Amino acid sequence: MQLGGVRARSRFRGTRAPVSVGSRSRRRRDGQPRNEEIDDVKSTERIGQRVSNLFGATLREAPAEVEIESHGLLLRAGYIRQLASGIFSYLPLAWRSLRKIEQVLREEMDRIGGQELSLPVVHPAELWQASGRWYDIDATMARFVDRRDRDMLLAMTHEEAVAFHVATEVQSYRQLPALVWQVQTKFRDELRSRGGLIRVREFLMKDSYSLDRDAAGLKVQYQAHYEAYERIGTRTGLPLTAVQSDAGMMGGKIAHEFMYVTPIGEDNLALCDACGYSANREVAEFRQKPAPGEPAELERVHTPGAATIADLAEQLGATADQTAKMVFYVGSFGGEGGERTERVVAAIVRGDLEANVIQVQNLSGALELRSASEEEIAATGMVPGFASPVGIDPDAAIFVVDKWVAKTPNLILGANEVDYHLRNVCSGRDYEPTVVGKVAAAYEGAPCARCGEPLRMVRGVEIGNIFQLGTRYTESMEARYTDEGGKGKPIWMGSYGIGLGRLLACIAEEHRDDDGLKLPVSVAPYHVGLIGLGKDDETHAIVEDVFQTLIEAGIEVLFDDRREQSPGVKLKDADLRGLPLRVVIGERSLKSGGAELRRRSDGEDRIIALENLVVEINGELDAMRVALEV
RNA sequence: CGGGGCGUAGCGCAGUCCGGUAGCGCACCUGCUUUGGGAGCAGGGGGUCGCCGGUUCGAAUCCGGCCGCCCCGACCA
Repeated sequence: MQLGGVRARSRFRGTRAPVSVGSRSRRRRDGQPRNEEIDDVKSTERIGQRVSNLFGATLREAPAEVEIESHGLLLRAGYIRQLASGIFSYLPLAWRSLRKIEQVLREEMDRIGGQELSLPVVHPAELWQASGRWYDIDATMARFVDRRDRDMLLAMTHEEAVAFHVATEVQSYRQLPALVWQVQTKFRDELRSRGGLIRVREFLMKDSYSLDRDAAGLKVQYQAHYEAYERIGTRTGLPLTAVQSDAGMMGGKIAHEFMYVTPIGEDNLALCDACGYSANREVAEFRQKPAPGEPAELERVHTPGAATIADLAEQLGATADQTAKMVFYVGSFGGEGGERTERVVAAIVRGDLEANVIQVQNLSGALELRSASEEEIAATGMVPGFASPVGIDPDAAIFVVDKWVAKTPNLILGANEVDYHLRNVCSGRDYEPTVVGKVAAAYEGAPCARCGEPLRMVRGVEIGNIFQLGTRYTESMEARYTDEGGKGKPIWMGSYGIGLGRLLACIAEEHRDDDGLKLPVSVAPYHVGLIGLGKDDETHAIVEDVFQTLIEAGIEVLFDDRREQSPGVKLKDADLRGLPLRVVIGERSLKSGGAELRRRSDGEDRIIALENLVVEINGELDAMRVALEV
């Protein structure tokens, strides 16, 4: 075979100092170049791909529906494609990146003693009926019936499956603590997907499950995960902020979310720069001093057309924080066997604050909460826009009253009569709350619960979360162990998740510029984008040889070997794909003394003699890796 | 599910109001020229105009129904 490599190499040797490390001709019988990665038994040591053969084209323009920069870039660079709403395919570039992310996760799970396993995506309904979630979770769970008429589901997460196996595999305290984990597909039929990989219905998740004898053991593994997640953020080049969070459908008490702070995020976060307090707005606490005062006599006042709290306060010469407002929901409550009942849930908060839906849901005990319609409100006897619990049947709704409202006398509330309000409403005297709690949501500038300094509200994307579940799932699956005294006890469980696609999307969001992606070395699908320029065969023969040399040296190379494309196209494509290093070899660079080596992150070109390329590239890669070390 | 928008070639779009042989740019294929920041010329391939039904001599275009996708909201480990 006289093609490509062999000729290239001899040509090359004749002109310049040797760089080759025993490169060989890599051609199929038909003379076409083939994928170097599969050319050799030691495939993992030789990773090279030709752009001419890369599955996944670049696009000059992003699809019209794209709203988020990183989403557009991942599409344009040929990393991902959409198959249906919220359902994406990972093309080879994204898949390589995800495998690199997975490797970081694997190393961090190994470090804290994890054992990797793989659990099914399809589960029998009984598993989830035992935990109760078959009934508690609504349409978000994808269900189907198999040919034997058995109820099945697509797993949204794997607590049940883990607890199921733990019940038979773990018998003794001698087997604890333990940690099992996997990377597995989850399916959640969310009402609405959004923003490319930011919120999807099918996704890859690293989920780990800690198993312990008691709460103290659980805390240890929880803390280990907390630290592992911080390292994962550092190693993948994504700044993460840990915030306290709601346990949601997972159950359990203590939970944190690891957030990437960005305006495109869908979660609201409260951060205190003074003391470091950080929490999801759903659970963020803040100081709210009840205004003291002697209860005064209830008074009905005319407030024509007072549509907003601001209007109302102005009409009555009051301030907004002397008012209260009602927010109406309809809660879905579970009963035995899974039937649901609906009740109106009426939240009462200070007039100028917002109700926190999650807290209302938790305080009311509802499984789900939705906004109430005007008709549903009217059915309770209250008048939308002028509502209050005063004079209303206490059983007409569940009255979830904010602590501040319950403690502050003489508030202004509706009179349940159009254009009329009541002054001097006092909780406990004029109406009876069903439940009192922290209903008001944190806001920009609210005094931090811990130190009193103003909170800052930002938005974030949830990359990962950690939960101290306790014994909820192990008890429902009867996963118990025998302690030293021969007593049977429930196993304590924690669960810990990280969304891989979401992580990749956020890394792309964080590391990009107008020209494309700028992926960290730990995540990029290849280390180097090699580009050959120029029209003469000699130059291209040299570039071919450099390609072989680099991959022989263990460097992962994406080689733009297209000769029919203009320089501009190849350079633009390379910028778009965002590999950490770019090597350009053309007649011009050869005249200057070799190859041009450039970091995608800063765009500085350096001329490197060909014989020094491997060393220089490895030096750059090492420096990049050091920067991502923990 | 409520509100809004969009479905015409792989991507970006025009044509739809006012019915009359389906177009443009990029991408793709062939040939020649071209190789340092999205090349030029010439030729070519590719579209049941989202689907179903209706009106009409004739429908991308008008009417009805449905489906899909995006955005906002609700919702969500």
